[in-house]
Amino acid sequence: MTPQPRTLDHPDRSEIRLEAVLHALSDPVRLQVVRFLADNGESSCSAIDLAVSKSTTTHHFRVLREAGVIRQVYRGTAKMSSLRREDLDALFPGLLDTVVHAYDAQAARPS
Amino acid sequence: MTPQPRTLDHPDRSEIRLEAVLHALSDPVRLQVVRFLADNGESSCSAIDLAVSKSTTTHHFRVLREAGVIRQVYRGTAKMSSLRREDLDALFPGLLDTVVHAYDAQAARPS
DNA sequence: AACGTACTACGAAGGTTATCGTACAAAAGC
DNA sequence: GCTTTTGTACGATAACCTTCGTAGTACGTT
Repeated sequence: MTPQPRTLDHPDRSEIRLEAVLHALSDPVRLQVVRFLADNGESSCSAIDLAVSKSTTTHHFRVLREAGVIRQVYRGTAKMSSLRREDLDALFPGLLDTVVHAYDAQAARPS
Repeated sequence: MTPQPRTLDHPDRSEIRLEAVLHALSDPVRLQVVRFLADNGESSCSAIDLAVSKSTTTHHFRVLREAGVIRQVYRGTAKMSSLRREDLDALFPGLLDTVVHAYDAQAARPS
């Protein structure tokens, strides 16, 4: 009825759990998102070319947000996502960088 | 029939996948196991006091083994588990230490 | 051989996840 | 106001995960 400002729930820094972060990072699609954001900074959901449908994309972004890995804000019709690097680095020093590096190492692996 | 030597399947180093490792680490019980093994080295399944049944314990150890996080060998009636530190460090440098450190940081967090 | 210890295999229940299609909503621009 | 762009909500499905109890196997000890 009353047009709600579109807001999104984010966990406080103190609510971010290691298990939830690791689980959020344990999916190939979500890892790809994190890898992209680590390089490109704040991006819209559609800026990343994922091999899943739009509704599935929404799902994965929500998992990342609810785990505290990314922050999302509306900007016009777009929804911009960025890594919560400060929060994650404060809570779990080195984790994000290590995982991103591990992702690259795996991608470079001779299959 | 013919008494099989009890063997356990482990992925080769080259078969270890980051997603599987992160998933294995995203469970509180399994994190507790990894934390224990990081300090205590090779241990039997029953050396760690987990708040789950024996069959559930078996399940979690299997997930860790199949992901390539631990190695398990039979030693008499006991089954000894240890971290595959060399393999993990070679594939994903720093990941294990970072996760263990993050686990400790979270445990020390003022709730 | 009998017993105890340590762990496994199986099957099941209950919950969660990943995926999708369809229909909808909010904002920007025409 | 209409259209396009961008993303959401909902419902469904199929797969998976965690958990357990029960029954069983392998090994060492007596």
